[in-house]
Amino acid sequence: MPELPEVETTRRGIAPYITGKQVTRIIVRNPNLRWKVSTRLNREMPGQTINEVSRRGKYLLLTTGMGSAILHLGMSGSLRIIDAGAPPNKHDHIDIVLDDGHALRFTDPRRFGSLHWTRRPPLQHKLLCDLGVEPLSGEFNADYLHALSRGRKVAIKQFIMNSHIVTGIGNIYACEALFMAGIYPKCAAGRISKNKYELLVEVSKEVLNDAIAAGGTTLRDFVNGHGEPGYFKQELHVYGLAGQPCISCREPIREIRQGQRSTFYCPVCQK
DNA sequence: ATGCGGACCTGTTAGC
DNA sequence: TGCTAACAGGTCCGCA
Repeated sequence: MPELPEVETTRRGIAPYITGKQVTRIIVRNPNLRWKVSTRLNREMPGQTINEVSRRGKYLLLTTGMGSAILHLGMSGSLRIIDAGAPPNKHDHIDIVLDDGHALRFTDPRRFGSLHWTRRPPLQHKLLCDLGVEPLSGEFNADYLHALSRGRKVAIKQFIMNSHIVTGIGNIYACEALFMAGIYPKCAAGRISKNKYELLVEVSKEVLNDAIAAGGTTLRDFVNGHGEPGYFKQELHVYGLAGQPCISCREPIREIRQGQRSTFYCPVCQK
């Protein structure tokens, strides 16, 4: 679920319900996420008011006067607004209980997600300080990608999925953007022209923005607790479509492995 | 510095 | 139908 558009959708969904609310307590049923949740969270966050809900890459930041909670949804994590005290299900690991009778509930079957607490500016945190540019910002542009990629042999797909280069482009959107730009996923990043990067940047932003717009459809249910998937799935061109005819040339879409991840592409349209 | 493979987990699906 | 293996939207870390 959590690609950047999903995280942004989550942020927009929860922000109105938790901004300006005071945290009364934190219930940690299972602290064993990707990193063990520190007991400092329990000691320091209750009593604090959440002033801002922001996002950096796929990290969500809940900022208070004393410090910030840094949340990552991993592969299978999700957040919901619930009535405080609602009975937890199997993978409901953490509740951040608010003073208005609601709670923010973190659910994550695979526990690849994480939750940190820091009293310093969150962008200085070890996990955030070396992140690459935001893909929807002006810093993500052809000059930037072109300059960073010179001399690099890494495949373009892995290059744009590297969070130290650009943060938030996951497996689905990497496949989709490369298809839309007509770039062969295994092409060395250092061999791609600035013009091609221009196109890649443009379609990357397009696909992410469209997905956020489609994710918005899920927003309402989100808070009500239905938790439906976003509707962007219907707009995918190559991801998960091995063997299906390319929408442009009818050639069957191929599936290969790159760095232990599935890559989908059209062998005719992507060179 | 770069690149690769392993690691962390559970649930679902594909294949025999 | 049932068992097993492979795979899943992420990304950090250690090693070559």
